Amino acid sequence: MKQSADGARRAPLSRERVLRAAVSFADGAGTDAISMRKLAQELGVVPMALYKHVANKDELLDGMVDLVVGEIGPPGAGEWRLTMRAHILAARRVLLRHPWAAGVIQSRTSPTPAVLGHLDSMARLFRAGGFSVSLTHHAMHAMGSRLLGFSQELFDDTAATPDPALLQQLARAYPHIAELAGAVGHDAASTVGNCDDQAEFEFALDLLLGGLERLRAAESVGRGT
Amino acid sequence: MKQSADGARRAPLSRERVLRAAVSFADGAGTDAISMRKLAQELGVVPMALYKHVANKDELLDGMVDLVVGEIGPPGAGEWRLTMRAHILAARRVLLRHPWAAGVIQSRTSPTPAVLGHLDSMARLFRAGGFSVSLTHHAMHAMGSRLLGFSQELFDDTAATPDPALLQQLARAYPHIAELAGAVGHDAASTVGNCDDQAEFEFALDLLLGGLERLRAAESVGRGT
DNA sequence: CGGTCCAGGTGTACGGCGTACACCTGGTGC
DNA sequence: GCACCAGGTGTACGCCGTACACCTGGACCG
Repeated sequence: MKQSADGARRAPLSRERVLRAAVSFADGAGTDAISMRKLAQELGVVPMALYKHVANKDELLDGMVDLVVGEIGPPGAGEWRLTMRAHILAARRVLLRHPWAAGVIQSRTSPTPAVLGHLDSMARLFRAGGFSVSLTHHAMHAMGSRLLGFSQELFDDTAATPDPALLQQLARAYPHIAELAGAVGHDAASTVGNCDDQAEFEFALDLLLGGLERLRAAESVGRGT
Repeated sequence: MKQSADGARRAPLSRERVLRAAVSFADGAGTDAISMRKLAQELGVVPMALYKHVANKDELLDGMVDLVVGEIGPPGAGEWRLTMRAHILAARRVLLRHPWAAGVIQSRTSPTPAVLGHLDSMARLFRAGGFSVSLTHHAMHAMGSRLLGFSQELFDDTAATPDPALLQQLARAYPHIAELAGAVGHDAASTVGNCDDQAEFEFALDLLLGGLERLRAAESVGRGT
């Protein structure tokens, strides 16, 4: 009679079910409600049961991020600037649907597959739009944080993964990211985090300041100043 | 003889001492080491003693942020773009000195005085450089996150503070911020958070995309494409 | 000088967190 | 009929923030 106690005996858990439940629970209950214990309660299960499906809380969060980022569809086609604009606005809409997601993404230290996929498709758009590899690299950095909704320090360059086979596999899965990585170090398989943060920062800064200066000048002309 | 037990009896705590200790402890021990208990231990004191000087952990973090942001000196003078550039790079240097600070700042929901002061001086630079109030407003948003190191959603517009006397005092302390606030709503004392997030996002996005397009075009010309 | 006051440090305790580890249980395959 | 094991359970540990009652030593006042 155990089964009649909670209706239909509760469908068995699975990594998929856990992650989906976590996402919609976080959607409804807010960022700070994301705890293993509360999520377990939501699923009508004892906390430790979750650990049969995710290794720990970090992996849970990674999985949630992946699910959300996956909601951003692939970009469209056409003139690069319009396509990129639409793609980024689509990403923003998704993040607005899941208010907890931006904070969680920022707290992650290593990128999940869906995030890498998103970055890869952005790099592809730049390349297809006629950007050189190097300019694409700078552009990706400049877009960081605000415009992707993603962190600017996405890759923690301290955690080296020197396994060459795995790197090759990554390079096949995310060819445009691999291309960028190769542009800095000379061997294509070298670590991804080997770019000059200070230079990238100044690049983005000057891009913005330059744009603002143009707007200011236009404004002054308009006002006859 | 109590005093000989720990050397010089330990100078009495104070809000100042607690905050300074917290900052340098976090500098050395990393973000996740910031706990009331560990900080108390560091100070040779029982955890609850800290609560005689800060109301709770949030206030501690706010105080730490204020201390760090205070390290960014006032901006210099001169052509706006160079001055702004130097000021922002100074801010970045400070944040790099305290690696935990960026994360903590991003987690805060309401701005501390030093943060407001920093924002105010940035707004002042724009205004002095010839920017209209409205363009300054957009520019501040566009600078958000990455370039200040500060969060883009700095003001939580849900927490309304409708006390007019307090607002007037704020307006006196941070005149340039008040000016921006006044530019959107028409009464200068209305809430600060009443700007169109979507519009500001697209403004910043288009600023970056426009700048990138210019660079791309220049690159193509250089290569004769 | 005796007494009161109180800022500031203490001790204990509670509820919440992530999760290690031993255990049970019901279905599957030999 | 029985071993196996994926998946759910129960208990326990050490950490966290912090409420609350308490103590203590110096300042101040009659």
